Amino acid sequence: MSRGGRKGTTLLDAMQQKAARPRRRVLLPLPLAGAYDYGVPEEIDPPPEPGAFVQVPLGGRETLGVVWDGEADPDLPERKLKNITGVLEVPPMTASLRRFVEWVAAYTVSPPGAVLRMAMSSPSALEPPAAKAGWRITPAGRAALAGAGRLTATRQRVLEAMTGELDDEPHLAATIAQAAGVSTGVLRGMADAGLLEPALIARAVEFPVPDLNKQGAALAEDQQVAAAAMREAVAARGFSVTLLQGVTGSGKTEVYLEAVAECLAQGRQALVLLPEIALSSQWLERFQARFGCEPALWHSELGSKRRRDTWRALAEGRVQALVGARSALFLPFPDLGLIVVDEEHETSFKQEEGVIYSARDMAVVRARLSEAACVLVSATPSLETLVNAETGRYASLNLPVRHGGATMPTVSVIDQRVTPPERGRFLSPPLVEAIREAIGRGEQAMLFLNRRGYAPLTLCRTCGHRMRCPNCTAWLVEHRIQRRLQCHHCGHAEPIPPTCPECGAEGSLTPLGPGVERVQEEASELFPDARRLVMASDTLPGPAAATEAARAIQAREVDLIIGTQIVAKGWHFPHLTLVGVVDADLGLAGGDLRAAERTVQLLHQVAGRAGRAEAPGRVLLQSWNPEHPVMQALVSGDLDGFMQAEADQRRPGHWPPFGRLAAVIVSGEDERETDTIARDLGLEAPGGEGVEVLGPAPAPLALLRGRHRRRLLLKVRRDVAVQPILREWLSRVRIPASVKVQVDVDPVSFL
DNA sequence: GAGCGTTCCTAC
DNA sequence: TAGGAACGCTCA
Repeated sequence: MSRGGRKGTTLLDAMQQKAARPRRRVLLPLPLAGAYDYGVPEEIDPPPEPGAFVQVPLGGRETLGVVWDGEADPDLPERKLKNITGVLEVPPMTASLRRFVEWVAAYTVSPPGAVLRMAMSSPSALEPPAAKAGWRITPAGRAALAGAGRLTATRQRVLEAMTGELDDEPHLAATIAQAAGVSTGVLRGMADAGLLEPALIARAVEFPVPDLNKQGAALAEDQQVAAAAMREAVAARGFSVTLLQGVTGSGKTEVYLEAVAECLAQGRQALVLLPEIALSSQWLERFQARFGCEPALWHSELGSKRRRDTWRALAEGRVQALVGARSALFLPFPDLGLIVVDEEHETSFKQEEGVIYSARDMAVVRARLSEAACVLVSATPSLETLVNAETGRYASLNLPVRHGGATMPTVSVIDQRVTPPERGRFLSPPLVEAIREAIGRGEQAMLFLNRRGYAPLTLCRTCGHRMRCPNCTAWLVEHRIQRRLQCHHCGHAEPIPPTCPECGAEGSLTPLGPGVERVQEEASELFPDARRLVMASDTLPGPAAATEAARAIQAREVDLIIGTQIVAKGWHFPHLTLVGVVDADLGLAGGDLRAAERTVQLLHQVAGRAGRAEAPGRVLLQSWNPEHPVMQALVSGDLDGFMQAEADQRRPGHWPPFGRLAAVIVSGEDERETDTIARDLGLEAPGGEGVEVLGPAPAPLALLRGRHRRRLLLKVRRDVAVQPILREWLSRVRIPASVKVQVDVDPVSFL
């Protein structure tokens, strides 16, 4: 009961009792420091429990929030306290999701409300679903159908249709009329006769239920062993992490779908995270083959209606399996039993804006808080994951061979110093010859170059001027199809000028270096009769286009595929036998900590597209540096050895995963002010045993979208937590609103 | 994140 | 001196 009131009931007591309404902490999806307290009015009875979605006033308007755990502040004066204005009819946010929100906020040094916002990504899903006016049978109607009283033939048909094919549920007049083959006027008359009555149709969209009795693909012995181990981990209904490592084409997907099947059999929900959900038509086909229906989808391009329906159905437990992008981690699974992170090494699992987090790492956390199994899947796991598997923190399963008669492709390097391409060309003679042979045999070939557009740099031959972006530290990339120069960082685009903007020389601007468009141009001259297809994000603008491209390739309507990194994504092209990497050295330049690791992962992934059926595959890497450990690793196929060497390089300097990093990025429109704040942060830099701050230094992208950027890097030993240090550090420097300071814990990109 | 009061600049 | 943009504070 209320504090103090124990003697006789005086007027004052009565007033205090009335005033002392129950209080609740409410977390709002805003970047505030913490939860706010609200009163619970009498009419909201019983008072909402933690997790309840509520409507509350905030600064003169209404906002949605979540009742949070913990005691409200008793010192907050009663008059400051506003009342909760409504409790929404949605299943409350589970305790495990609330803990996850708190955990992510603490780890990423973000306000909890900013993380909550990601868990409330479809606010309209919280509103009651719109109910439509429909009709249902009255008891009198039922009696009439059972034979009590006479019915006309049409009325009989209506009642039969409604109890039969329409499942005895309320339906729209039009639906009923169509099912019974009558006009809606008949229904009107039946309503007047008391046979039908109006009823609201709950607008719940049905999601298909995966068929667990459907037989999965026949698994080879090593696949069965791995599948059984994962089924066991899921059946244990507790937290575990398993690395599923398998060469490209070893059937990893089919194996982890068995873990999904076990999870669904347990009555729990399964989540599969894919790096590029928009490009995953082939993955969806595999799911369909295993479970007889499509899974629910979650990604940023989902329409708002579909988004709302999916969120709601998931929260109500009507969705069993969902495949999504990283944001799906924050969905309201009532009982999550399994999270699969496919292609766990992919950098696109790292969110680089707003709350900066790694979906791969947070998947492990969400699994732990949900008592769920987590499976990390890759042919080329990240060093972080490999080290966790080696030290026994993660269980480890391996699929070392390809199945279905396929063998691993042979990889060799074409030394560009020995057999360079002709002047102004980018394909060396051995590569051209290999493509000609493959196409001649009726097989498919692929050219890979991880660079969109025609040429990455445009140079004036007269004065040496280079065309650069006005808003970013970046060259403008020529896109010949659109006849434009584009910045790949900010979206700036301009027509290709006829004269040099610096010296005015006419016809002097020259494209330098290759992009896929230029490789396609060269291929069209070398192989004019080959049917070519360019696969790049700008030639395949949506999922439908990517699906169509994959179909055309599988149907052998294409001889030569020319693509950027989107061709590396898990595609299965059975007739592809030759992969040529136009510039294998690309990506090795620059001082990025993970440049070598990432190049190996990407090129191995691309190489893995070749030879996935009976015909053996062949991969040719064009390189100016064939001795580089990356090339050697790809040729020998000894990726374990390569990663071991990577580990040996990082261990002594305490670089990740043997130490922790956090980047602090200072940005602002005013360069001097940005510099000042960066310098202030540098002066206040923390120190001590095992703590080191590098910088400030201009970021590699020192200017991005018109903002100047400086970076500081906090590097600590593995046994030191970065978050308390960061909090303390940042609190010591006053940061004006015109300057933004972003914290990136465990940075992946160093740009 | 949005509304609102304060401050500072500019045009008349 | 009015009007307006920029800023920054607060919200329970």
